[in-house]
Amino acid sequence: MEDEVDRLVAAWRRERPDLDVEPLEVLSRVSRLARHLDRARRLAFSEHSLEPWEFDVLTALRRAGSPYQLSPGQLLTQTLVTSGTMTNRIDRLAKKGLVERLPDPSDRRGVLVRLTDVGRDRADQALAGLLAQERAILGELSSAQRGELAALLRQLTAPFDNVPG
Amino acid sequence: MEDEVDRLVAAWRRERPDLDVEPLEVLSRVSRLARHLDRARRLAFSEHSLEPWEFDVLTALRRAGSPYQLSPGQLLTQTLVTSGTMTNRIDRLAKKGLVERLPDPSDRRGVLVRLTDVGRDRADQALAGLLAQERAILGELSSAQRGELAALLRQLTAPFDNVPG
DNA sequence: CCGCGATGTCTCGACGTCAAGAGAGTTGAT
DNA sequence: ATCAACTCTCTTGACGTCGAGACATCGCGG
Repeated sequence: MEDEVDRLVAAWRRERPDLDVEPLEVLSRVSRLARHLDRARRLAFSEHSLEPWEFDVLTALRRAGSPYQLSPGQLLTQTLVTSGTMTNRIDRLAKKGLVERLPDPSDRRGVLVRLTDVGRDRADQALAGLLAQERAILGELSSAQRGELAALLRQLTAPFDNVPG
Repeated sequence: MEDEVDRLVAAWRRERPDLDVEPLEVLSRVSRLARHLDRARRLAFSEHSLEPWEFDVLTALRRAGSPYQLSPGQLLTQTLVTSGTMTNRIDRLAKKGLVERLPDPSDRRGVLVRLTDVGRDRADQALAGLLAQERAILGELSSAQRGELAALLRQLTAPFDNVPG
């Protein structure tokens, strides 16, 4: 089946036959798919009264394991946002009672953000919902294809994730 | 090589061994890679004094072919933003002299957005820069792998692009 | 023990996006 | 002709993010 990127690439080949636009076949699809996924996630999370950004922060803490606490700095690197944004997010989550701020006992500059019990339950519920939705989206692919796709994508993401790029 | 999603998936398996988190292997990588690509693109475009959103609009017009004009509505569907956003974008691009607004001769509600000569040159230069950067990112993969990856991604994007979802 | 660069968090202003709705114009049925 | 439903673009206000800089603290080298 044809997709929007096929049309996009065809248009470029017509307008700029001198250029090799093959890279777009991969990377434009990644960008557009991510955009679609964002929208779908927003819908899935709204059933749990969560925004995507709330989910990102809560699940980062949830994954950390008991006692479910991380520093704002650690949250930054996991969620790929800036420090000003994270301060704002923590404020809002704290106001909703999903996380709480604690002073870091070993560094007085620092703060620890801890998931509340309510926050943990919300994160768990929303994760289950997200996985159900993602399984539906991936239904198109066989198990072997999913494995291939994951491996190929890993080759592209690894350089970003490992060097400080 | 390991990436951030490997670590993320391992953490979930430790914390929630009852859940099958395999879908994340694919879709979390897509989202994270898109995020990294955004940053890289922003950097590449800054050499041509363009923002990513400016590039998106200018190239949509460029791809349309001579006389390089589309309605705001057509631009919406290609760039996946809302109408308020597009109005704002056109305003700013017009102020910079990269596009101009013309009345649609066949529908007096409508407007046509046309690329100026300056805008066309900018779009062409930025596209060349983008392709160079993307080739570098894809350098990790063989030609056959790029083809596979594109085909697999197409299977995921096609449902979004074809049904009005 | 002191000084100084590095580090961690927060503050602030500017900016881009979204969602909802208003206004103008079009279309087709009566 | 006329009217209602629809389409297209723009306006508005709220919101989340970013980037730069402020401020306190840490920890290493002299």
